[in-house]
Amino acid sequence: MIEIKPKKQLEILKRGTVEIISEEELLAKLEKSYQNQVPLKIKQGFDPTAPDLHIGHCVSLRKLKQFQELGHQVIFLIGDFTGMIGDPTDRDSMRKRLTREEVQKNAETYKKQIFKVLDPQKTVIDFNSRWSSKLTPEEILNLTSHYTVARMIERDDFSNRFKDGKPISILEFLYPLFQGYDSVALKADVELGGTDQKFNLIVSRTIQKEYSQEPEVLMLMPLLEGTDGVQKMSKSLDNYIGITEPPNEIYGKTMSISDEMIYKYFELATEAPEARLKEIKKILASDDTNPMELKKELAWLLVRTYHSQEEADKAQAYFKEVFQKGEMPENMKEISYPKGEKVWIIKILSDGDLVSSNSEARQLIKSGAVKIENEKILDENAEIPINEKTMIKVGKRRFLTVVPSTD
RNA sequence: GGAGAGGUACCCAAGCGGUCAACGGGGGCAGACUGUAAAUCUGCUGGUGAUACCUUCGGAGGUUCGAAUCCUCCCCUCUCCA
Repeated sequence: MIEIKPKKQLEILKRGTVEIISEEELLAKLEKSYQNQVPLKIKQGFDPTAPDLHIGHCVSLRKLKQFQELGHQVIFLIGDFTGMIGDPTDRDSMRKRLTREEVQKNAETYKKQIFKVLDPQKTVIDFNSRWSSKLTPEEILNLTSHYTVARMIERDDFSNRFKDGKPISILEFLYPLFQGYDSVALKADVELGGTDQKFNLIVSRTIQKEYSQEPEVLMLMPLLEGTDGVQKMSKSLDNYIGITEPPNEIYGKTMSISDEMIYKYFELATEAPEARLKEIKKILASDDTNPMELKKELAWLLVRTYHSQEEADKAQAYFKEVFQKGEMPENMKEISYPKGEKVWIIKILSDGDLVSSNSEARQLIKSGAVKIENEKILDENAEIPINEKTMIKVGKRRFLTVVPSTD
């Protein structure tokens, strides 16, 4: 049931988008759907290899959610076929082919995660291999005939790589084409994507036209920079805040973002109402308040969204205690050795998984990063007597408790 | 098909017979300063219970007391010509 007037829908949907191609077309589609009471088909494609969703993904997921609330149909498309090609938008040009089981497994992981945001009742999960892998060579030839090389290399990353003398495989040209074909196969009305997907998405429209379909409307969503504040949030850059991460991680990672990012995170990653956003902008512009206070609010909100209010309170308390007061956390990883023994410090660190190699442990000790019961250890040959519960800290955030075992 | 250039650590990029576990930059980690912010300064950034040893410079062989560096074959990339 689509109850809200098209114009009002448009107003809601517009919010937070960077660009809509085109707004008139979207309004027309909304009007048609309202008149006939036929929901629009909203599509967004996702990489089959990265089932770790982060709050950057959620920017567009929340837009999808809005569509659902307005009564439209959302298709969460897992690009298991296009994944074999590899999106040229990403650095790594080629991907390994996933097995059916792996794809299935990743899809299950996706399901668990996306329903933290989306409504399971109103979400269709589909795989593009369902139609793409059934295309005959003739059909593929046909598909490739609808786009030219000149238009393909208009694309920034292609033209840059071309200029720099870097390789571009023909295969990569196929990515946008097959992604476009997804829209044909699904008869999509609207497609969502990050601004980095603009080129791919525009190709979809062209392809749909070539297949005599009304082109889909594109909604480009802003990209959220990662915790480094520079590059877009992504798992491979390890600058992401995953929505399934433990509360303390979400809270802590949020606290490490730079001041410049605070507003954007509020805007894109939280449900903060317009009025609050305005206030935040004001506060950040003045010198009265320490921006850290706002970051705490942000971190708390994020934990509440992906966990619960209770967890958010706990994470906040933990943060205050451990990082602001410098106390040891309550529940830390434990490792035990027989009572009375002496254990080499480096062995403890590596047994406790605090370091990835003994060499790393040595370096950390040399640089003064290792503390036992708040005493700096500088001797890399130190033997630690195991007598009582002992706290070990490496850097700011790595903790370990050594406990004597009695047996 | 022909001619040339090139493949070095997470990325970029020096090195072109020993002093090279490999200059420099970026990134990352750690220390100081802080607000687990930014900026700045400093150290580290293959592995090993370690003044030594082991594995690394596209791959496989070879020359040499000794190779990232020289030779042979192979693989890959780029540019120009056809």
